[in-house]
Amino acid sequence: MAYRQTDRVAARLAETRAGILDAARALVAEGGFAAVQMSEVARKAGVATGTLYRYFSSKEALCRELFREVSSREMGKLAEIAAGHGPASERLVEVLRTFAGRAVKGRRLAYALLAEPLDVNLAEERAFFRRTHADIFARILEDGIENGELPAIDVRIAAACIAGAIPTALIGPLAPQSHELDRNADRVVEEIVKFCLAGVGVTLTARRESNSERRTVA
Amino acid sequence: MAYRQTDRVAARLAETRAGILDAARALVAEGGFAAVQMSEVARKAGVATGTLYRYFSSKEALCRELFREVSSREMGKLAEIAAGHGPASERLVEVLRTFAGRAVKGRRLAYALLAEPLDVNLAEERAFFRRTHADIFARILEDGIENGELPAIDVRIAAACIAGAIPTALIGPLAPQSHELDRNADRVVEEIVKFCLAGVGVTLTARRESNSERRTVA
DNA sequence: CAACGCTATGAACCATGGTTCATTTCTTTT
DNA sequence: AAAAGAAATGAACCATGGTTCATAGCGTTG
Repeated sequence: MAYRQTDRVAARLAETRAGILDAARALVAEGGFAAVQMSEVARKAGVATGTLYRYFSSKEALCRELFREVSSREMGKLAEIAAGHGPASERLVEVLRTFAGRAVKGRRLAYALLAEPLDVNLAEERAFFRRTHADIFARILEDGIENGELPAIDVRIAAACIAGAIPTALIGPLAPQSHELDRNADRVVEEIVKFCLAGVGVTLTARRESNSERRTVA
Repeated sequence: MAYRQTDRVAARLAETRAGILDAARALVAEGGFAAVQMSEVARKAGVATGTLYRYFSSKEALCRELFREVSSREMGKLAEIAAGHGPASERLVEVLRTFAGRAVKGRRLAYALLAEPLDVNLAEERAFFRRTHADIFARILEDGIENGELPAIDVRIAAACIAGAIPTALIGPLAPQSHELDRNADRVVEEIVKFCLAGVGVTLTARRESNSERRTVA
């Protein structure tokens, strides 16, 4: 017996591993998953290319872990709100606002998670991510229908519509120009949320947030 | 002077060109644009790989032309309806039904056009395609608002929401299972359309199709 | 500090798939 | 039918980018 990993080493290894993920995350934030090349990750993390393979069995494994890490943060926020105990329609409004609001703020990341062309492996992770979103929406809708707050509709379908409408309206080719979004983020988010709420039969009554215009743009 | 293309040859060339596009289209219908490999296209078209490059300057050029050809057929249908002279809300219903209905029937193709991960070049073509969709929706909405049929909303945003909701709810990971879609296509389409209409403030009044429920369960 | 084995290295390797080009085959003209 | 292009061929070529592996460097133990 001549070697056993010591705590100090274990810590250093963990740090390297984290550093690699950090580097990859930074690349995603800059240029999406398309910008994650093993050689670049290595360079950015300050290790050799080969080293990456001591921590991750393949590029796919690295990207999957990264995707999960990043996306679970997002889902966590929404799940938390969804699990609250208020009326369903209020939780719904808040979830939608949060979803849309975070997507606008972190557009780059949101693009990578929701809209960027990915290869099939990562598309699987994304599918899981989106399904979870839809589940969150559907759950709230069910609550609302059960207790009569909302009209009865097919919650799976409505949830999918919402999960499609919000990202499409905020990122990608159908979204407003980026600088326009920066200027009007709140108004745009509010308009999208309004659409989704109306879609499930909720009409937004005036509230605190609506210092923003209620004028109906032509 | 020793050669000048004769009509017969020109016709044969045109035929070969069309054959190449056909082969590529068939591959798209089977496995999306991912299945379009130059060698496969050549095999299917019954020509040599090199021959493809006598007709198309690159794979990109071939795919773009194909994308345009296929997508313009779809857009044509919608544009036609949109240009009609009936009330905006009726045109809207019909456009949405047509869009969704065709997407369900030609799911494979719809996937390739709307949802499949594509590389950047083709993503440009798709962006154009989707923008055109959104324009069609937006146009009708504007009409409806102008003449008071519809409440005033931001038509660009609503159009983007619709253009996102429909494909998401019909194809990809959030869509119902394929066999379920086959069984319930009409009901699913109707439900999605209902969501979108409600989103822009139209409530579907009972019509021929609406033997389906309108009850609002408590 | 010697021996052993874990960790890191990065240039070489390999797979994929688009593109080229020397050669052959086919058409047209005289 | 021979000359001169045009068209077709498909194997070789090349670019990209992920993965491997022989080697060097470090840490741990006795």
